[in-house]
This record gives sequence, structure tokens and C-alpha cells, in this order.
Amino acid sequence: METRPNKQSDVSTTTESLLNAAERLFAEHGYDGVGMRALADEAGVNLGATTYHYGSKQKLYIETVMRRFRPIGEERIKLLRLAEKEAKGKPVPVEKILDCMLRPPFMTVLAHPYFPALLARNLFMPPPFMQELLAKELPPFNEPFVAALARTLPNLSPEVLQMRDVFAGGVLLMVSRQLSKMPMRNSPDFCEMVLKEMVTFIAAGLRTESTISGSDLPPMAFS
Amino acid sequence: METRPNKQSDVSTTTESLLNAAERLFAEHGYDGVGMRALADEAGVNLGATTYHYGSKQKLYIETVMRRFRPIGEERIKLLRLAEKEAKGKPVPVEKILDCMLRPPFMTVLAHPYFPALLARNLFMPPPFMQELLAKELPPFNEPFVAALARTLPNLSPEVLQMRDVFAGGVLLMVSRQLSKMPMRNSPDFCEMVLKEMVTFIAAGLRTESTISGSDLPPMAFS
DNA sequence: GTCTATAACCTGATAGAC
DNA sequence: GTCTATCAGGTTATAGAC
Repeated sequence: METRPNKQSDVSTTTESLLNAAERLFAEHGYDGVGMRALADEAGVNLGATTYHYGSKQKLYIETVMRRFRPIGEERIKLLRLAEKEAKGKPVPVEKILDCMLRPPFMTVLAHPYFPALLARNLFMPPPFMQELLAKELPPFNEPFVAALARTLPNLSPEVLQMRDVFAGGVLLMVSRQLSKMPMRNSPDFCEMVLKEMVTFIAAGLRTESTISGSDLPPMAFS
Repeated sequence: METRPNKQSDVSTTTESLLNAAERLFAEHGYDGVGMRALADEAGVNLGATTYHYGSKQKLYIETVMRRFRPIGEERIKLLRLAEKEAKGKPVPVEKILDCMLRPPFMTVLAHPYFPALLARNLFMPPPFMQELLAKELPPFNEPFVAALARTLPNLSPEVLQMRDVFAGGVLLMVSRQLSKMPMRNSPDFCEMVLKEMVTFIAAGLRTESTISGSDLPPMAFS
């Protein structure tokens, strides 16, 4: 038992319950769809406390999103580096790369029921003030995967690979959205099955010969 | 030249410029992100006229979305029926089914630069009042494609097929979003190439053997 | 059919008591 | 660190003149 309340954890209860309320409400109604009053009520804190802790609605929103995005990005890179180490200099198999790429966001989606909507909102139509931030923060956690795929699938041009990486992102996003509506979401076996099926589907698409010869496509058409 | 103004077209200029303004602003900022004042200003009509023509913000939003969704759904079915007729009772090739499925929304995306965001918003995170409407309106235009794929790919269980149909939707949505940011969007050749590459990618994924045996998956897991 | 004026309410942010 | 009260400006919808 905690006999002496610790300052750190006291501070975090208010800020965290605010973040949790924000995750749910921003996910369901979007940035403009929810007011500070609703956020404060949902979190069970006073309206004035919100500005004290986060300064503005925008800063609260940014922290709500980045609290999830940060660890996903880091985990992705960690898993990829590990897989590359295991491959001992040889190209990492396609399925392995895709698993490293998709598993962290997929698991986060499963662990936090309101995250899929938040993810989709911010990848597809972020509020204007988020666009620059995300354009800076996200690519470093995705480019290594395109590079790894390029080593494993040397017959595909970088342009086609970039495009197919966009395809793969679409699959993940759509599955996340569907999964969040399903009761089966809580079965780890079922989820592992869905992840594996996603990897199989995307791997088959990646391996197939492209109908595009590299020179037909302007460089970096998809970024 | 029009010598005598025709009632029909007079009415439609106000309502249409309102719809066009709504498409742009709702796509960019979402339902809650834009007020009736901004809509009226953008359309160059008076605030009072908006309620006269559409009754409420919700009804204007619904009409903005359905103006695009309706013809896409109808065109999809028309193309599929045509392809089935051409196949003379034999199963329609996967690539042909996918082309019928993806071409109408893809072309609409190209023709209307603000439509991709509107599409993504309403498929991923529709405003609450749209959810029931879309759940009723959209499936009739998608289920025939799952059925057609089932005939062509009889080795895949209905559950797996349903799931992969979700994957395919994700690819289309993601490509639409990316395309709307690209200048190349205006080149028909480039767009035809992207569509073909999408079809190739998805077809390869669809044809690959599933890692899921039908009985592992609860029926209609993805709907 | 189009407009103005206004009603009734909600918004984010802040100042200052406790 | 938490609260209340309040500000200035936004929201949708409506009533009634023209």
C-alpha cells in the first residue's frame, strides 16, 4: 500500500485522466467535435484545471496523439533492428519486415479501443495544426521499412515500393477501424490470426511483378 | 443562349454552389469544423438562404455526401453486371471484378479534388448522424462484389473473402488520399497506371492461399 | 426566394479567489 | 494546484421584412 502519497503520481492522475478522456472524445468526435467542457466533465476534473495542465486545447490534443504515436514508432524500429541482426546481413524476409512494421500499431489498436479512430483521424485528416508536426515526426519511423523491403525485393523500383507501402498502410488502417467494432478484438488468438492474414495478403501483393516500369513513374510520386 | 431564365436552373445555381462550397469545406475541416456562415460565404449566398434550401446543417451535409456516393454505387453495379454478361455465365476474372469495383470511386476522386477527404471522413469517422444512414446505403453496392469474387475464387472461405474485401477498401482509401495531394493527379495516363497497379497488388493478395481455415473464424467477423 | 436581425446557446481562454 | 466567474466571439436556427 502507498502510505505516503508521492508527488509524481498525484500529478499524473489529473493529467492522465484528462488524456484518457481526450483520447476517447477526440477519437469519437474529432478535434472540433468536442469542447473543453466535455473533456473536463469526462475526466472528472475542473474546467480551469485543463488550461493549467495543458495550456490550450491544441497542446492537449497533440499530447493525446503523441502519447500513442511515440512508443509505436520506437517499437517498430526496435523490432526491425532486431530482425536485421537475426538475419546476419542477409535480407530480412518480407513477412518478417511486415510483421515488425504492423505489429506495434496493431497491438496498440487492440490495447486501446479508442485509438483506431484517433489513428485514422490523424493519418487521413489531421486538424490543420497537426499536419506539419506529423509530416516531421512520422517518416523517420517508416522509411527504414521501405529501405528494408528494397533490399529484400531488389526487382521492385523504389517508386513502386513506395507506392505499395502506401497500399500496406491502407490495409492496416482499414483493419484497425473494423477491428475496433468487433467483440473478437479481445481474443489474442483471433488477433494474431488477423495480423498473420494481413501479412500474408500484403506480402503476396508486394512480391507480385509490377505493371509499372520504374521510368514511367515520377520519382517519389508517393511520399 | 438562354433568353428566358428557366426556373429549374435558377434554383440549382444557389443549391449547387452551396453543395460545392460544402464539399470543399466539409472535406477540409469536417462537419464540426465549419459553420453555416463560412459555408454561405464560400458559396456566395446569404446565410438565411442556406436554411431555406436545406433546412438544416445536417441535411446539407447528407446531400453533400450522397451526391457523390449515389452515382458511384450505381456505376459499380452497372460495370459488374456488364462484366458478368460478357463472361457469359463463367466466373469473372479477379482483375476485372476489381476494376469494376475500384474504377468508379477512383474516377470520382480524380474528378473532384475535395472528394477523397470527404470519402475518407465518411468511411472512417462519419459524424454520428451519418452512421446509420451509411450502414444502410453502402452494403448493397459492395456485397455483389464479394459474391462475384467468391465465384471466381471458390477456394477462399466467405469469411476470408470478406476480410480481404476490407483490405482492398483500405488500399483504395489510402491511394485516394495520397493522390489528392499529387499534381500528377491530372494526368489520365498516370492515373490509369495507378489504378492498374492497385488492381495487380490486390489481385495477388486475393489469390494467395489463406493462413486461416474457414472454421477458425467466426462467421461475418468482418462486415 | 432572398435577405436582416436576433434569439438562445456554446466556445476557448483568462483573471483572481482560495 | 484547483476552483468560480466571466469575457469576447463563435454557433445553429428562426421570425419576419421585402
